[in-house]
Amino acid sequence: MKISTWNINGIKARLDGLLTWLEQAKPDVACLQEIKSVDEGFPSERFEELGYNVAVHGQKSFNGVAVLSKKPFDEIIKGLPGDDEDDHARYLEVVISTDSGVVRVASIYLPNGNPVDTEKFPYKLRWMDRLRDHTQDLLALEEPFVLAGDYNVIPTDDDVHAPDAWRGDALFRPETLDKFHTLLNLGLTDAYRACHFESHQYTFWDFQRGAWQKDHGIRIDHLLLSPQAADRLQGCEIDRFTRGWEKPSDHVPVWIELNTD
DNA sequence: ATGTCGATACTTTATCGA
Repeated sequence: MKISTWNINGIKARLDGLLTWLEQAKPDVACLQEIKSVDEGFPSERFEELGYNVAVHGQKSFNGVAVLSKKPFDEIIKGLPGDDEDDHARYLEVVISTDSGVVRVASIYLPNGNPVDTEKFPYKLRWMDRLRDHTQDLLALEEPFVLAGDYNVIPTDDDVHAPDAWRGDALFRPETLDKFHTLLNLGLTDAYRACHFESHQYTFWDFQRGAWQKDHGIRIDHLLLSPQAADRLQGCEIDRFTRGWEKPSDHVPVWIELNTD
């Protein structure tokens, strides 16, 4: 079972590229972030034509997450628990049945947190605490699950072209990394790091300053696996070629192959 | 210091968020 994540930075602007990639990459489950669309504006029928079931948790202009799945959804949960006041559409969790049992998949768009001297940074940190708490609840289920998305977190110096230039950024601040490592230390596996030892493999290149041409990227899109999912991990790849397409997103797809025979 | 995108609105240019 192939499970992917891609921050597409606007579904309307990216529809053609996304459809092309889906037909080529053929993921069984595709987690999308930053759809920047309300549920009613999401072109579900275009994905249904390709054989996908569609779950959407959108909002006007900003944020918004979705999951496409070849298999039907047993369950759809919108929003990250822990704060009824939080109205950002950043979390969508689904349950899918496979031949070897259920797999739970979440599409995550973790807050960016910049600028760090505004309310945006503490909001990011609180959101990460809520994700930690929810992950603890999920781990108690002892199911295979995949938390896939744009974490807006650069895990280590090996995941950024110029670490010192990013130290003060919300994606690389010590407080951010502490919370990310706390999450991993609950027992999750960073799928890409479990499969690859190479440094400087990126999933995002800024639109500005010729970042793509100079390979000035960062690795911030991650698939974190529960122990039961990690046991079934067969591979993880970054489809960096989409960054060279016409009208690209600033992020590229990342995917895993899970053995669900 | 600046650069670039995408979405939006008291729109055809500025603002916000990234």
